[in-house]
Amino acid sequence: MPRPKSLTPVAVAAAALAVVERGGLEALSMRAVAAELGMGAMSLYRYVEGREQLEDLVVDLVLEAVDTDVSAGPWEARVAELAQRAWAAITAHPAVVPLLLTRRHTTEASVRWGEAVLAALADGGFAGTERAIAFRTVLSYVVGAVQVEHFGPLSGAGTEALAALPRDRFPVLADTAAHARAIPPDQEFRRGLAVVLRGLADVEFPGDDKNVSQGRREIPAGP
Amino acid sequence: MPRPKSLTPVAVAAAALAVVERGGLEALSMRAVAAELGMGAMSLYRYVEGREQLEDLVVDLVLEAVDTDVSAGPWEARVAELAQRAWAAITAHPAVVPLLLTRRHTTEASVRWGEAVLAALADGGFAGTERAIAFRTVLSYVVGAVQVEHFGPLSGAGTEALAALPRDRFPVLADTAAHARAIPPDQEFRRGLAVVLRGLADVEFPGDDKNVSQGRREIPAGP
DNA sequence: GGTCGTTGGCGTACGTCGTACGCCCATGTT
DNA sequence: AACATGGGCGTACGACGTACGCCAACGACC
Repeated sequence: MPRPKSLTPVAVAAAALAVVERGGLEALSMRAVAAELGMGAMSLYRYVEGREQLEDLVVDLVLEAVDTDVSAGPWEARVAELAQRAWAAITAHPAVVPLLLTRRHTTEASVRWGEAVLAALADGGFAGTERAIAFRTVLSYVVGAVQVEHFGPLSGAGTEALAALPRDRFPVLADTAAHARAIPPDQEFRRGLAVVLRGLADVEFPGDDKNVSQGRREIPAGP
Repeated sequence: MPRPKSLTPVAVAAAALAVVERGGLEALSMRAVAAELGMGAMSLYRYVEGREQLEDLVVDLVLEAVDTDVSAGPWEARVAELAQRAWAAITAHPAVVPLLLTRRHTTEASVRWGEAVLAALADGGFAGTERAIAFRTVLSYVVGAVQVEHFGPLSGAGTEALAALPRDRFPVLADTAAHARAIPPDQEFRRGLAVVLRGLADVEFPGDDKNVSQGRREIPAGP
């Protein structure tokens, strides 16, 4: 078998990530990544099926960075740690956020993360449907927080625009936007996460106290 | 002033929305929308600055549908109602979800929604930084929930794939995926929302009981 | 009713993108 | 030394967004 592969998928992903971080997500193109690797556009197809797989590789590379080993400690702390690690890994590459959000489910790293979070929730007494709901709630918060932080409206340029809104039509919002500017992103994420975790922790155990030691929770049907 | 405009922005938006709902988001192009309106590609530029504004129009049209009048009732119920209305309006047009997520902040309808949510939170005793955090938490959950529902992994085709995962490597996840399939999306959203609201409601009031009537909450720094 | 300025509609054209196709050459094995 | 395999690339096609400029239809005014 002549000629071993001269380029690993990770190398391709790294090149693509470099292109994105230099020129933004709109700069990501087959031609640009090929140029980054010192090749012609069509040569890249030897290593990648097409544009979609190229994007998947970038997502993989970013998500692979989050460590999912958190065996010790109470379940709330473990979920919090996992959530914060995911948040940190993602916000380390802000330009890739839109990609991460749409292609997150295809990568193995995010599956591992999900398993780790679910294991922590299981230790916390969540089972069956309740566990599924709890997991989705945490996942939704993390995904949404990354998204909201990246696209405004209460941070960065969006906040400035909102602070300039007509105060008579949007009094509460104008006031809140002013306060929101002072909150560092990581602190904002942590405090919101604390709210979600408190909501999970305060979910009542059904029946009498004996069930508490049994450890099965129930989440009400909601409003 | 001769010749009134023969096409309103809403009509353009409706045509674009029709294109998207027929052929998916990737079918949205200047040429396609122009054809939908019975015009040549370049004629569309008489009504729209460019592709970006076309997308904004679609987002406007979808978000304009959510009613933000909820003056009565306790604050939790009002926030829940607003969240559910937003969720319903968005999930009514699943194909537009990616657009909604990235361009949400530019539309006036979402600003109105934010003001309504913030007003409810203010009634609940949230002020200053705490209110900003509370709002972002709710917003993050709503945005994330829409996103997670639309892109899997625990629903639709994603769930099937996850249920087929190696049970030895992902035991909790495989079990949870099986349970998750049975949950209708709207119920899942409501129950997760209930968790978030419970987390907000259980935030402690600082100091002694007198402050409760004063109505100022504090959210802890988090994990 | 004729004139004029504004606007609507469109044809053409350019640069970009993803990628199908097919050629040539470098390479490790026989 | 010869060969089959696979890497690299040039060309080309269709779709995209859109700059530019032309012509026709229209409403307001004389």
